[in-house]
Amino acid sequence: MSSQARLDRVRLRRIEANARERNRMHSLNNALDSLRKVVPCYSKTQKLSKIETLRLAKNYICVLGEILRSGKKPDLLTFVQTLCKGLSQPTTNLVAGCLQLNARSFTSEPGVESFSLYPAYNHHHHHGPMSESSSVDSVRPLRAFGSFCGPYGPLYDSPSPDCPSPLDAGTLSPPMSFNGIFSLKNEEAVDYRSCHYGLRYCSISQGHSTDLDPYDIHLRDVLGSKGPNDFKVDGVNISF
DNA sequence: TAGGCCATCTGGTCCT
DNA sequence: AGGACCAGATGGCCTA
Repeated sequence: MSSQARLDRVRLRRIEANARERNRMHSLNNALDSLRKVVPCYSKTQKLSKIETLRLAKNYICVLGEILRSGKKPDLLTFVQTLCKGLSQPTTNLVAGCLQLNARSFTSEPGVESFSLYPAYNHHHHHGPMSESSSVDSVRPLRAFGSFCGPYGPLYDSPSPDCPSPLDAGTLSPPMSFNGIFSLKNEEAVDYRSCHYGLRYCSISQGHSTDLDPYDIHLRDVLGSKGPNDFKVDGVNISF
């Protein structure tokens, strides 16, 4: 084989290797997307980074493991603290936003028994639930709707035969969503109210408006739905 | 503009 | 030999 032919062959093999590597990374990214969909906070438009997805998944597994060990639900504070361990501030805010908590109340003051619950979605001033500043000024209340239990719900309750696990289902994206700049986006409709799996939060009117402003964050509850803990703060009902 | 995140390319190593 | 896997380098994009 001539040296030129050998060189061409090396180049060809390099090109093929590059293509294989691309495919490999794409499949890795697909797997990460699958993981994003089964960790508690999933947003189609505000995707968690790879590293945050892995961290959140690890924490999620820890929570589930603890539930299996102890056989009982952790309290909300413990749940969120464990879930947010080692996460960046924006991701912590996202999780807090899903749970409608003040992230500072459980990240900067360890050992504090009480924590605040308040709406974390400011329709007018911020750019979505990731924004830390969103939770301090004027806000609109949020509402959770739909019954919920997670993939581990059967630990506590019978799974609905009508509703597959999110692990088996396709996308759980909401029927419509706001992206970071609040442009409306049409996506496939999913009726969460009829589904045992999946929990979405959307803002509700505060006396002067009747329109709903759903956004694209949803939180899947992992603790079962039997006897949910209900919180009411400033007229906002939060089921956990 | 700096920093974070990501996709891609590349060469090295290990395994079949 | 060839493929899978890995980590470093690089450049693009986005956001604060």
